[in-house]
Amino acid sequence: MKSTSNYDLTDAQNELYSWIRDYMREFRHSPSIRQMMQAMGLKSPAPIQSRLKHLQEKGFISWQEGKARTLQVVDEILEGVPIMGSVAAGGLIETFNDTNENLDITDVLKKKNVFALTVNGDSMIDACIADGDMVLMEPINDSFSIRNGDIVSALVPGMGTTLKYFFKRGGKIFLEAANSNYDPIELNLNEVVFQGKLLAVWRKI
Amino acid sequence: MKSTSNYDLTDAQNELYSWIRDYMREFRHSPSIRQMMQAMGLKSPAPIQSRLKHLQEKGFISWQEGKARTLQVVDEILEGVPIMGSVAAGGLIETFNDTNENLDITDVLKKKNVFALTVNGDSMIDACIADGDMVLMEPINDSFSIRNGDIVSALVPGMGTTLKYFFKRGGKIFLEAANSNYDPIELNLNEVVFQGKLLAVWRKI
DNA sequence: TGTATTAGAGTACATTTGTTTTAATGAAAA
DNA sequence: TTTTCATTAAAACAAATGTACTCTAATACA
Repeated sequence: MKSTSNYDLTDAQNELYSWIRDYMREFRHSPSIRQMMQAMGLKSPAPIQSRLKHLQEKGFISWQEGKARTLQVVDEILEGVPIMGSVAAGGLIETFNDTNENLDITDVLKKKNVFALTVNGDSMIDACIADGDMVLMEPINDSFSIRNGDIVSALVPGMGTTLKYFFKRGGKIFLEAANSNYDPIELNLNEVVFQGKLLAVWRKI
Repeated sequence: MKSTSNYDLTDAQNELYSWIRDYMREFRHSPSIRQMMQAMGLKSPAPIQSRLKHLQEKGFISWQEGKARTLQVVDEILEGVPIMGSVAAGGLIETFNDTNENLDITDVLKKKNVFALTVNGDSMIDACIADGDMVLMEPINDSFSIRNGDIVSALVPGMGTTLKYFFKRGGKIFLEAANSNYDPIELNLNEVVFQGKLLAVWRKI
């Protein structure tokens, strides 16, 4: 990841790029070419087009041809970070090299209506979901889309919302903790409302 | 989940609002009215305008009149997902409500040169870092910025890159696993190269 | 100096797009 | 049923906007 320095750009390109970023940060949408023209003190759109083309060729921006205000600053699209190989969390010897792959943690956000929950307690500790973790959930529309072994958040009468393994056996629903200190909950299908299915776990140190 | 705080909206408005959010989350710019029209299965822009007007009056969105694709979703950080309260992962009763807060998982990416590693093995299992997890790391420039108890990735001679707890006692470096099956590694400061410090853990199901 | 290259001005055009208007449709209320 | 209101379709319009083209001025280079 070179970035940071815009040394590859001419002054004019750099100035435009910088202005675009500021504009988009403020207004949350792309400026139009004529706005850029004005901001750069120009009286014709042609120079802007030229600079945009160069910025695009150098990988700084992109846009949808013919569509108004669809500029994207590539730096901000790439929410991914380089994956530098794997680390031993055991006795194995592993290398530390740029795998040339990227981890995009925002792809789960592209699903519809994803929401987050704060985990409270240790009942899922054996599934490595700890107290204080954030879990990203996908809404459940029909309970038939849940498979045995999925981790779900469910509204259980008298228990509130709880995060558990889902199992279905012989018409009964079993909600099981990942902690032997907690007993499974047995319910009928109509006694429980499923809210979401686990997509990802996020823990910020 | 009856989309919580959108009770003020009609189904059509709610559907549109939801679609706009998803679109902007994916493409990072506002859709045009005709795109919304298509997405809603309509053949005329008028209904969309009507719904947009209502959404604006109710404070959900705003835009610059006459300007193309200048829609803004008010009150919403697009990188974030709504935090819908907390779940019991224990015996506690917790509510399931829109807390009106947002989880922004991209903020750690704003640090410089963040990189990711794939976790291999179970030596950090008691810290709830499991085999296959991705860890997001911040580069370590000088080893003095590391504090006792931090989780670091370190290059240890003969062991490759490993993820461990860092401790420093009496001029010696101790790298300790979060798993009693592994013994601590004792090293001199010049025998180890620290690569990164743990920022976050990411597990996608 | 002369030529080639580049950047900018000016203009024009086609498409995209927001907006308005009117008529048709359908659902709800009287 | 009839009336009333909201929704949608359809069409048209005007503004915004991306793009292409030519011409001129500035710059770089041999």
